[in-house]
Amino acid sequence: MPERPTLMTVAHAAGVSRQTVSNVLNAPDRVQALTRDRVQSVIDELGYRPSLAARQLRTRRSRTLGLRMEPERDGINGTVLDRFLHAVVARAQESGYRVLLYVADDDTGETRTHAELLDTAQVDAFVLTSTHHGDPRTAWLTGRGVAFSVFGRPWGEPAPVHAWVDVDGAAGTRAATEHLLANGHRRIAFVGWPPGSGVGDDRRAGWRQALVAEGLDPAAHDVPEQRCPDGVDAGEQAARSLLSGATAPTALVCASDSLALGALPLARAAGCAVVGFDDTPVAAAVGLSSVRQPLAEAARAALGHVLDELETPGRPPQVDLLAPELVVRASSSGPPD
Amino acid sequence: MPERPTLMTVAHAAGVSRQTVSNVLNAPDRVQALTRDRVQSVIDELGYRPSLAARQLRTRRSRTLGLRMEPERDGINGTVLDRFLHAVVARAQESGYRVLLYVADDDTGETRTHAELLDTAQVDAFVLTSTHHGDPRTAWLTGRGVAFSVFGRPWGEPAPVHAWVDVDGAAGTRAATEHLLANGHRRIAFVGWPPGSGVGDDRRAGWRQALVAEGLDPAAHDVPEQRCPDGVDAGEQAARSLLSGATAPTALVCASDSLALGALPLARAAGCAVVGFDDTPVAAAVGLSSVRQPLAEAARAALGHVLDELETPGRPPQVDLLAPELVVRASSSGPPD
DNA sequence: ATCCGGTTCTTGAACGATCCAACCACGCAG
DNA sequence: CTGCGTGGTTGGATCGTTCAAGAACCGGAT
Repeated sequence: MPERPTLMTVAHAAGVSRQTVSNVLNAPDRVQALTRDRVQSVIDELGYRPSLAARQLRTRRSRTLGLRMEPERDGINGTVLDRFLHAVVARAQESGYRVLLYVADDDTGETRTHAELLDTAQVDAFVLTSTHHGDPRTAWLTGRGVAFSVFGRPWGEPAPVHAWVDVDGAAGTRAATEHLLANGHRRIAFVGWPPGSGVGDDRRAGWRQALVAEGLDPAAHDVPEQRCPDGVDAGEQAARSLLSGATAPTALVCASDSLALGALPLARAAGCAVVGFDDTPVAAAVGLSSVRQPLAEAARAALGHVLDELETPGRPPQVDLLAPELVVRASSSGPPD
Repeated sequence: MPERPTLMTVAHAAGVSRQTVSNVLNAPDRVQALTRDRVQSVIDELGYRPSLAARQLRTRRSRTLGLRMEPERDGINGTVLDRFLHAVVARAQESGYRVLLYVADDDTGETRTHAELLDTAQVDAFVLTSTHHGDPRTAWLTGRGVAFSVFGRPWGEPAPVHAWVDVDGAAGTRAATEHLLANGHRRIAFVGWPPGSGVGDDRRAGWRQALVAEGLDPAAHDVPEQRCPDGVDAGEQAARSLLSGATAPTALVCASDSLALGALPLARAAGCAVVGFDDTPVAAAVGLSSVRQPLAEAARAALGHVLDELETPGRPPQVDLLAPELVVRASSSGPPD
């Protein structure tokens, strides 16, 4: 079992000093081409790799990002964050960064973990998810001058200033609604979450916009909506309530795949079209039309923000709003009965 | 912005030497109670936290575990690994360990990443998932003397010797089959994967055992089976094929929720019971009976193996085989038609 | 011969923790 | 009074890297 080579080992074998070897790796232009090649070949031969611990101790940079694993919720919409996580890890790896995970029960716990990870110098920056009104985490990080980007817009007034990337939910539900209108539907209901959640209100807005643009009045009685907590059961109840009326809708736009999945059996039986949101694997499995978020692009953007900020601190925070894509499947491909 | 306190800062403020402060943290029994309390209060007051980079440089321990993020497959069964990942992170955090993620396209790529993570001293150990016949990863790690545990049995002959934890798949399908037998079913078919996958063969074995124990002959024509690749579409085709026969089965035991989900619509229409495997969120959403894997316990076990091995190297590898639990839902609660 | 600006490389000193051996005071037996 | 073991504490060395400053070299102008 050979000893792990260090800078000194390489330096000695190549007949140069430590620092020169270090320069070959970190500032190649400071070393003569001839020397550089010689050192490099010794590095390759010995299989030398710099100790990140030592480097980190000196530079105070760990080339590691912190990311929170959310407690799984209903497990359907939860897959969105898992796919985002996967994309972030892949992107980070391409740029020579690693991703360190942690779990936290709430915002306070997460901030406590942030403090610990920073104090012990384990991470350089964070990628946050699932922001909400009055989110205390972003303020804390901004106050400490930590680089971070958020997957999710800063909701609330005045909007906190920081880097973020988000998907235009309103554009998604608007596209879904326009697609249903194009298929001949006129009574298109919305199944969403109670008012107050930024994401939910945003998705509802897109549905309204499309109806108004078509000259329909969402406030009128013939274009109803249901607001309920997220979940499959809630979706089923909402569908039951909507479809039982005399002037039942012929199509449902849902704020999530969970809601849509719950509504689907009843809607199918009634010949009512359904569109979900998030394009989770389940949607593909059961033939549910859904709005797909470009998660790989979102990960790329968030990572870009963070790495740029680390490289040139103090630059104005970047923001990105990405367009989602409607995926049409059997659940919404026909005209109204 | 105050400077981060170090051991020296604390030592000076408490009127003792560096080493005493270090002992308070790492070997409290070597320090007089009075001194210990005084130092501890200074630590709390200054908010001191040891630099992990420095500690790691000296001790060659990072208190970090490596874990691979699998490329998402069909996204239904994929949630199993995500839930396992979450449980591992939570458990590790309780023990003062962190989890570092990486992605790899194949076994070779993963081994390359293992080498890099070890050479740069970023992780102490690994938790692997999804072992298969002739897996090269475990042999490599064993050869380098690296601590690791695997979620999944070592398949193949002779079985590689290392720590692992797995869920008894045969027990799961056996329980599912017995449950169907108890409900009066006699023609119970199996929908599984092609022979050769350890996990798939194991799950099939449980189904056979239960039938044989009841005096039924799985080889006879009236108890058929279908072997097909995993996926929702494949499940639907398998169900179509099975249910079209003259002596169609009254119940299906499936090797995965994906297969079960595909089979479910046709089976429902034919009054045929269905049981899936993995108890993914989708199963709960659509009322599909399924076999639940105790993922939190599996994570706890895998972590226990790894931490024990790190603490006392050379101990014989531990193994755990956990019992799954059948979750009965609407898809299998009735007697045969 | 002397000086000089510029490149190329080397040397000493950190970074912040732990390991090691020496040190000290103390009580106790010879 | 001396010698000795012991629990508690101390300073020095060390892990492997990067930063800051200085040394060696070289061609050209004075």
